[in-house]
Amino acid sequence: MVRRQLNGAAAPPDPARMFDTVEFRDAYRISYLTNAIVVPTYEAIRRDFGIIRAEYVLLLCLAHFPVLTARDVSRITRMPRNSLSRAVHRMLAEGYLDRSPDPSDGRQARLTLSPRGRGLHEQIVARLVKRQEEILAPLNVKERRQLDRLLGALHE
Amino acid sequence: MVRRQLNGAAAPPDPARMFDTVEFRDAYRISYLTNAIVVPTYEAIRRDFGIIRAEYVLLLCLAHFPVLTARDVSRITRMPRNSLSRAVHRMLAEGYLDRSPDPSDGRQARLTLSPRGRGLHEQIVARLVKRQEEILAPLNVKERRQLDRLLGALHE
DNA sequence: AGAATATAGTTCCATATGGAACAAGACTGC
DNA sequence: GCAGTCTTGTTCCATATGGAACTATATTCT
Repeated sequence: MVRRQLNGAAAPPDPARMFDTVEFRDAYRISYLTNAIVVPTYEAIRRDFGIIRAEYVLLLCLAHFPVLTARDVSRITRMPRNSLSRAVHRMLAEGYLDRSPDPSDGRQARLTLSPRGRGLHEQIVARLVKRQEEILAPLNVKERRQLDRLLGALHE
Repeated sequence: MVRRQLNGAAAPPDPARMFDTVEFRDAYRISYLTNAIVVPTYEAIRRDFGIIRAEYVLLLCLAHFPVLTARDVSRITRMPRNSLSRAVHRMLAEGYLDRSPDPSDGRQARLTLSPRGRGLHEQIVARLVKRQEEILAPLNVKERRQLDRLLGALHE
């Protein structure tokens, strides 16, 4: 079974070669990591757990801060308010969330995870920890510390 | 001007604290970098140059490989074929692209950048190089080499 | 050669996404 | 106290996105 060249005139494009010639290699690498790893991971979560990105983001934030408003989550994650509004309603309907009006401010509502939501979060975390392990597999312990430090520095 | 606490009972959520407690910190950091940097950059390109992600991806690939088929671009970037089909048509209509049927295979078409497309690419590259410079500003030269090496290793 | 299979590109459709406008509640300064 | 302004959460809408089916061409196998 002969593998044809991908196009007649030029050499078959080796995706890796992009990294050698692109003018903003590190940004391109981060973007590539995203498309190759982060996006498919969101996709897998959607497929296996039935929640979309905004819902997952909500879950993650509430698992780390016991009580938040939708606006808080928006600020933490930079996700638009309307996407989070939808997410809150769907998570409420699924029983992953509890919501109670803030007595001191009639506009906002205090959100917390229900036990069911906490269970879902634990499942997803297990999945993501495993996925991160696969991603970082090429690095040894010292290199992982370096990467962690460098990524941390990028957040200022 | 007093800044109110973001919610009544708990401490105001410090987004950075997520990095301390999340169970998959590095994956989260990469994802966060994406949402905070890569996505807004795509957004700025869309706003300022009027092209969307698939179109930008097409432009970038063709700037680095002189002639490709749409399928090649799909393989390089892992972007679905139909998104690229749309992108090709819009870039053709805008005059950024040339397309000629492959004489040896009636199914595929050979794509190349027009001079206009090359000009657009140069503008966008200048923008992205500047943006990367801002992103990497917190790192010194040695740290940048380290980061580059580590990100490279992650691609196996 | 002809049937079965594979591939490139396209179209159709369902859904995710975010901007903008809006309503209700809260704050500001006079 | 109240007019003007700001903030939260919501709805409406336009668009980006990708899965799946489809057409036309190419390849493989007998």
